[in-house]
This record gives sequence, C-alpha cells and structure tokens, in this order.
Amino acid sequence: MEMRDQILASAQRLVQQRGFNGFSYADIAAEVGIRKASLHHHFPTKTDLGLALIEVYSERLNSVLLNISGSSLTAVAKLGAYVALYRSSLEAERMCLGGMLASEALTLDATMLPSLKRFFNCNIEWLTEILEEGNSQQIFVLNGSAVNHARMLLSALQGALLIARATGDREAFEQTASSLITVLTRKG
Amino acid sequence: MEMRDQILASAQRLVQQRGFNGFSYADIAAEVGIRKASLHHHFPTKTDLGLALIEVYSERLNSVLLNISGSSLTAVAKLGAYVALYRSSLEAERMCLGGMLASEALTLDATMLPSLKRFFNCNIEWLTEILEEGNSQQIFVLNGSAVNHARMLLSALQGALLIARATGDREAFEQTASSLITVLTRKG
DNA sequence: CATAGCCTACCAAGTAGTAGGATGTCAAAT
DNA sequence: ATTTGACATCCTACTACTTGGTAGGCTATG
Repeated sequence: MEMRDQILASAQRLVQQRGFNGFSYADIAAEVGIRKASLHHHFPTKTDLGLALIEVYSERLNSVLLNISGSSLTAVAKLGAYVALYRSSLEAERMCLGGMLASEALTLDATMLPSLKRFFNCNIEWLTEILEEGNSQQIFVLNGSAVNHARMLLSALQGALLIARATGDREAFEQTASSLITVLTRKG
Repeated sequence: MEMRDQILASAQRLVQQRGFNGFSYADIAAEVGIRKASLHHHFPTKTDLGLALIEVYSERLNSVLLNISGSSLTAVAKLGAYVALYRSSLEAERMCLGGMLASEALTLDATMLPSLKRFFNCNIEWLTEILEEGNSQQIFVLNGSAVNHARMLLSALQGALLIARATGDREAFEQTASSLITVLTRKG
C-alpha cells in the first residue's frame, strides 16, 4: 500500500497546483518512479484516481476539523485554525483540492461531482457548528443564519486563496482573512 | 475583424466553462467554422489568444463598471449591480474569466500573469471606490479599511461563483451574496 | 498455482504549431 | 484604367509530441 499512497500524494499535489486537466499519468510516473502502465494497475482510469483523491482529502480534512472542534480553543481560535489550513495551502502554492476541482467541474466525469458536493457540505456544516457555538457564547455577532455566514466564510476563503495564489499577494490573503473574523466579532 | 471577434467570443466561453487547459484550437475551429490552421493566423500561439482574452474581458468589464459607478444608483444598488454580473455568469454556467485563469495560474505562460493581476486590481479599486462612497454617506458600516472590505467582497463572490457552479446550488450563491451586503449595511 | 505489482511495447486520438499554396482585397505605380 | 505587388485570410497537409489506456509477459510472495 506504500506505492498507492505515494501516487495519491503526488497526484494530490499536482491537482492542487496544476488542476485535474493540468497533469498526466506521465507526471506522476516520473515522480514516484514507476512506469505509466503500472499506475493503471492502482487506478485504472483517471476518474478512479480523482475519486480516490477526493475521498482521501475529505477524510483527512474531517479528522483535522474534528480535532479542532473537539479542542478547548475559543470559537474565534477554532476559526483561526480553519483559516490556517488555507494559509498553509497558499504557502505551498496549492489551491484547495475541492476548489480546484470545482473550477474544472464541467470537464470532470460526472461521477466525481457528488463527492465534490459532499466535500463542500462538510466544510459548511463544520463552520456552521463553530459559528453557532460562538454565537451562543456571544463571541460572534451574527446577522443572518449561521449557515449563511458559514457559506460566506467558505466562499471568501476559497476566493482569497484562489486570487492570492495567482497574484502572489500573500498579504491580501491575510487582510481578507482577518476582515472576515473582524466582521463576525465586532460589536456594533 | 468579424472572425477575430467570433474567435474571441468562442474562446472566452470555452475558458470560462472549461478552463484554459480544458479546450483546444480544434474546439474553437469547429465552433466558428474555420480550420485549426487559420486560427493560428489570428492568434499564433495559445498564449497570444489568452492575452487577448484577458485584455478584451478587462476592457469590457471596465466599461460596465464605469457605467455603474457613474449612474445615480445608491452605493448599495451599485454593489447589487456588481453582484448581478456574477449571477449572470453563474446562470450561463461560466466562471469569471479571471477566476478561472487564476486557478490555472501555475500552468499558464508567465506573460499572462501581469494582465491577470491587473484585472483583479481593477476590481478591487472599483469596489473600494464604491465602499468609500457608501461609507461617507453612512450607508455602509465599515470596520477595517475600504480596500480590505473590497478584497473580501471580491474573494467571496469569486468563491461563491466557483462553488455554486460546481454544486449547482444557485440558492447558496444568493444567500452568500445577500449576506455580504447585509454585513456591510447593518447597524450594530 | 494465484495474484499483486511491475514491466516493455504498443495504440488511437488529440495537442499546439508549421509549411506552403489558393484566393481575395486594396493601394500605389504605370 | 490597368497592372503590379503586398498583405490578409483561409485552406490542405503535415509534424512532433502528449494523452489516457491496453496487451501481455516477468517475478516475487502467499
């Protein structure tokens, strides 16, 4: 199972940096040191590989999110930890895997779309929890529903990562991220 | 010049829907009804085509934005008109051209990146103007600087479009968009 | 003996891009 | 007014390369 994980790690990096249409089996083969044909033994089609990538990525994210939400951090700090995930993507010049695949949605095999949708839903559900937690403790000042704020946060972070990665303006990402928190926590 | 415009229109649609790495000269050729080789007469390389696309797209956007900011609409309504641009992209199943290219930034010829960066700067500058206008009229309640709010708006709309297009959840886009306006206009 | 994992060798289709020729248009020189 | 030449636009035909994927064989491990 070692090789399978190497392949997944390489493919994940390639998708996050170059997109699903921006790399080939040859790229992975060169990186992990086996032949192209051998890759097809582990993942018969590129769609199989894509599905596995979303699954692994979602699982790993879920476990990280559970760690954060189960911690003793304040709601604000939990949100900060979530933001930090995007920051480290940016530092590695990687887009979020979900966001990258989302941009290519119309070119993907349709079987990948439900998994992708589930990925975003998980993010929103987790954010909603944290927002409700912070709201009930009067740490956050929500106007609309928590789920709407969650959607806003997710969208803004995906967009900020998207743009900062392309422009190379890391400072813009930081400003956007802290504005997002400020907006939630300010007393009117 | 008719053919050149047809090519640009076709290519723009293809980039917005499928990404710069998601279409080929053959796709355009089939759509506009000339041969692949003839396309190279108008745009010798795909990078030339990409540069022209950003330029045309930016110019058209700038003229739309000038119309909005020069109108007698309230600042909130001007923002609403900006949001409407994203909404119509979503309805056409298109990503913003800039956002799409941003996701593929690491695979693009580096000569395209400065134009792309300029595109995002134009958006932020325009949004900053509108926010300052609304702030001085006490229509908006800004916490941080106008430019930070502008970045947040741009990021959130790009992200909302990205996600809604992939999940097919148009309602999520609307909720996000109206949350963004609410956050700006609420009195604490 | 079966199967997992890898290999060489191959395939059909698609990629951006080039060479060179046909046709037309338009402006300057005759 | 007509010829000439430059240039624009398109074409057929092609190249060199990459793409995802397959066929079938080798070897080691259970």
